[in-house]
Amino acid sequence: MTSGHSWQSIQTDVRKRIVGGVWQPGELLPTEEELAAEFNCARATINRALRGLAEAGLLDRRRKAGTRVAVDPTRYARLKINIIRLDVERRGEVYRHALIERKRTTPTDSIRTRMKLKNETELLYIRGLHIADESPFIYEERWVNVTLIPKILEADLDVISANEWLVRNVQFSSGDISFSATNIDAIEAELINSREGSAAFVIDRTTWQNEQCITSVRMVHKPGFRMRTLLS
Amino acid sequence: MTSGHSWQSIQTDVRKRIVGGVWQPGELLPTEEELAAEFNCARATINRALRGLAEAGLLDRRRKAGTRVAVDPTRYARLKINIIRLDVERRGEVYRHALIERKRTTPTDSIRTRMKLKNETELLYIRGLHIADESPFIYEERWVNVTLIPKILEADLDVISANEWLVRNVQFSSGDISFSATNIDAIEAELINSREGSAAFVIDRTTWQNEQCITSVRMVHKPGFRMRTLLS
DNA sequence: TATTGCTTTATGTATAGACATTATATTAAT
DNA sequence: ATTAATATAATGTCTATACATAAAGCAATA
Repeated sequence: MTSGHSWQSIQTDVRKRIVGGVWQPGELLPTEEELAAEFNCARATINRALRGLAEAGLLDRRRKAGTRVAVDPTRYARLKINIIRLDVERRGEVYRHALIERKRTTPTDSIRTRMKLKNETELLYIRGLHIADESPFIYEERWVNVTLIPKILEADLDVISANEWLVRNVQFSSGDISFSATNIDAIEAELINSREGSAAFVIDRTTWQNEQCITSVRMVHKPGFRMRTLLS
Repeated sequence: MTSGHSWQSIQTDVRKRIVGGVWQPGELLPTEEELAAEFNCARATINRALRGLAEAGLLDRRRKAGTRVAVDPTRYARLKINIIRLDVERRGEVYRHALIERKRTTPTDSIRTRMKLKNETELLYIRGLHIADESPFIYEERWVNVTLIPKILEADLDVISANEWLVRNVQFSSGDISFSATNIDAIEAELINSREGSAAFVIDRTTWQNEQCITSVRMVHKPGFRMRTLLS
């Protein structure tokens, strides 16, 4: 029997009490058992509701110590990282990918370090453009570990972008991503149709399969690009 | 009785099967009941394990249709947004905040639009610097809705940054955040001790309490700044 | 051919009860 | 007074069971 209280409605209710100041930052909440009595539901339902709020950073929960409103409410921004083509098409634009260069070579020291490669492994080096409505908006430089992913050598990267080929064909176990800003150089400027020195948004991403690096990519966005998301 | 299988170990196991290609993208997984039999646990435990993977974007789950490995494995980057002082102090540096300007004034049209203000509401306008080890690294421009948050007029923003005061004193219900890159102007350059035209990482953030805007802030980071996180 | 409605099935949620885990609080021993 | 052992209390997890819900598939209908 539901007794009219789902864990979601309880979560919303508790959230309102926090936002509304009924429970102040640092304040101890009633125990799960007490809340279960108040909302007339099982303790597990309360647990489900509070767990989400703790994951979102609104609550601090500790065994024995209880649940309290977070004093430094850490918020999280959740950025959706998906295939670039899908982002473009969702905006109603036509996506196209252009391969600029594709060669097998040994990487620079900084790349070798970042990818944690021991020996002088040969990698696949790819430079390409992501184009929306015939206007290039991302310049991409990528290194792919062909020892680990030999199949990519057979892929026609003129047709499908390396980005998409990898996402579809290789599952990764972990990755790290970083965001920064850079003044674009003359070559990049010409490729993405901008002025040299303009500030560009850059995403650096390295993905791993267990302990082995699959790929490392640097994506230089056309000046004016903005990445948005909702907070918590 | 645990029978040696926690939901976490099951989740890890399933994740390995996905990453390892045992279950291919698009492939249908066994039902929860079947997995419960395989792992010798209750269905609820399987549900708990798979739910997390679905939230992470690795699985698609639909009632009646079942659970399948995501075809377009959308990954999420989770960025932790907390008080700037804490970030600095965690790096072992000394944090300081400096107030540059503080006045009550009516905002520009673009700010009024962004904050969804109807009339000619007077706001609090604050300009400040975040300083680590005596080196300024963020320039901040902020608009605060004093009609909604009158208490901030009593705060000594020389001592505590508006950032921290707001986080501590005002709970918000929602917010949006965006990241971009900009060429800094001469004024900003001097404040954060950089060269005019350098590419800076910018965070724009607007927070809301229900339908009313609390504050809107633009944070210009010193060139070289990089925001990192792990993927999924 | 389309539409409507029924049945089935897999996931979603709720419950009560048990035990696990981990800090805190208390007590005993040194 | 400090330290070590023990009790206690709150959240964390697991189980078994039941019912809710959404969507797929099928059948009956117009």
